[in-house]
Amino acid sequence: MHRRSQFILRRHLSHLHFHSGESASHTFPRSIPPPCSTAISFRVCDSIPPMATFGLADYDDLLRGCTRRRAIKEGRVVHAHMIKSHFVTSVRLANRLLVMYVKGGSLEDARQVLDGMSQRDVISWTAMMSGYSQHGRSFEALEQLPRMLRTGILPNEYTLATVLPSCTGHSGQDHGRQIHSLAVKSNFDSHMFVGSSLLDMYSKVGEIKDARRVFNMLPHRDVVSCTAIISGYAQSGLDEEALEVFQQLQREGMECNYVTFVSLLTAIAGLAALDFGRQVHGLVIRSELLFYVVLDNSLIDMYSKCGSLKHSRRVFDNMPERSVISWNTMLMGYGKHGLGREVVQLFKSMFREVKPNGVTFLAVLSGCSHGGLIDEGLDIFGYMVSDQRLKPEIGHYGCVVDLLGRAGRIEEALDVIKNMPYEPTSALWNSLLGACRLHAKISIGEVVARKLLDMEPDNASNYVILSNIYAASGRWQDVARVRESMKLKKLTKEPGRSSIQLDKVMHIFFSSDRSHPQRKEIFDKITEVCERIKAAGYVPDLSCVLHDVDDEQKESILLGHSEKLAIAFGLMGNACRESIRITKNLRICIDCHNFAKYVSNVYQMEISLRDSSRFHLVAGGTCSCGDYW
DNA sequence: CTAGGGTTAG
Repeated sequence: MHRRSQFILRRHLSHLHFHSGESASHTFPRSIPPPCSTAISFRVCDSIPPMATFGLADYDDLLRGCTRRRAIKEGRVVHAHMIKSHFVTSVRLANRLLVMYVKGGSLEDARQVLDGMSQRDVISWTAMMSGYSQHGRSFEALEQLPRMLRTGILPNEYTLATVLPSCTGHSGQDHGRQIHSLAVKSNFDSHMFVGSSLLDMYSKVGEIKDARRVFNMLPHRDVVSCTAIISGYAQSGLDEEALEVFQQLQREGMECNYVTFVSLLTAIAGLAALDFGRQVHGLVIRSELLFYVVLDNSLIDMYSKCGSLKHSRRVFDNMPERSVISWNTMLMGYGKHGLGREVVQLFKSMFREVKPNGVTFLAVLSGCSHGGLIDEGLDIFGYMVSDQRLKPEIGHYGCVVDLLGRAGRIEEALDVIKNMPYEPTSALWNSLLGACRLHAKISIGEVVARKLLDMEPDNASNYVILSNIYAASGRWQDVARVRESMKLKKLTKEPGRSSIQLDKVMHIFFSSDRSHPQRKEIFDKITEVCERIKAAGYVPDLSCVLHDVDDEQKESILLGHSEKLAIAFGLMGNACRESIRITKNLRICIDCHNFAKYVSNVYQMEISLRDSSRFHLVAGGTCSCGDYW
């Protein structure tokens, strides 16, 4: 009897078809069949013989199938049938329903099931938390925990691993620590899943040391916890540490999967460690993993951030399948290298494969701006708004301001800022300021710089800029005033840091660094370089120094900039290099940019310099950025 | 029936 009834219900369900216009399909992984259309109502149940009796096992079986296939519409039919036949469910079956709705993506239905339950167990609560958490509703996910505790139910390892990812944002750390103590009390803190969630929680709230402590305390380590600590370091910007942990774990015979490689590649991209990146790529190939779009995307990004667009493109071209992120990553790579034509060309060809999104336009617009394609960029912005019907975000307006500013159309840029539906950010004012500097718009520049100073009174570089503007118009009293107020605030800039990889070794220099073992030779080299390029016309731009010291000291401060140390180091030795690659954590200063251009000419050396905003490919006395960055 | 790590942009 049961078998038969089950068959009948199944047969009915198999008649439900999916309407091709249904939009819900994209929220489901491709391997799972799409859900039934909303056009199907519960009337289907009417055609099930009303006398058909289903047992607990039948419903259980049906619901399990619906959950696995994420077939929420079918699940609703089963649910309605249960109600119609006044079936009294057990907690276990109600949990099945709950999970079916959670996995199917309908929190409202899940909530209703939960509210209708006369008895709940730890699984019911945990399933609900999981639902909120997967929908990014962290607050509600967390809220369930004390409510559950008040009913006398204790969390298990599943519960803790489920709520921990919801400890984000401002109070995330407090909540996370409370849950940590709860985990200690209930002896779940050394559980593998709870441990890696705790580890991840600490790294995401910026407490990487605590994350490491949790990692060290784990009785066993597996791929996930190892990946979590590597990813934690990478996301905290501690790229060297990420690499170090990977190498150590590798020696201990750690198992790797594609997520491990993705996290590792993020760190390598941050360091611009091309040699190491190639080794890891080799490792990936040798490990004969299946194809993962995410992994190839990371490889594309790694190569482009390491300055090798050729390799990025090779990975991109060989992918059997690409996502919008693959395209965006490639576009971003071309953009950061100043290759505007390639950006536009690639953008035009992406439509046959994927639909562009907001990030795509960010990449294309900034690519046009860096590549000097002003009209193309403005056209594409118009296309984005009118044809693609995408609502521009503040970043898109920032790109437009950049485009107009670069073209010297400062007033139009100001109009855009005035009319956009967002409050301008400091980044936006900064880009306008760059334009004012380039086109010598002193009076607007002053207004903008003051605004910036109001918004970020603790950012040292804003004082530098304002003082430079005053200096350019000979207003020395104002210059003195700005310097005075800066001195009073005792502001410090983030130390400049440049690295250069030579013969597979990464050399790191801080500004005015005297710690390198070859500091004497480096200093001598800089002095020599300086003399030679001065003879070719180089004049140090002393306005880049803010300290109130005499000109001689200013020049010596300028010569201590980390990128100059790295360039000098790259010119040392007998090796006949034709090119060097340098990476800097901040934006390159005007004087160092100029210095690099002279060096490239006098020493016939190509310098590829990645700063915090883009690549500068300096050769033959000119730079690919066209002096706008 | 409930659980952990991941890619572009800022």
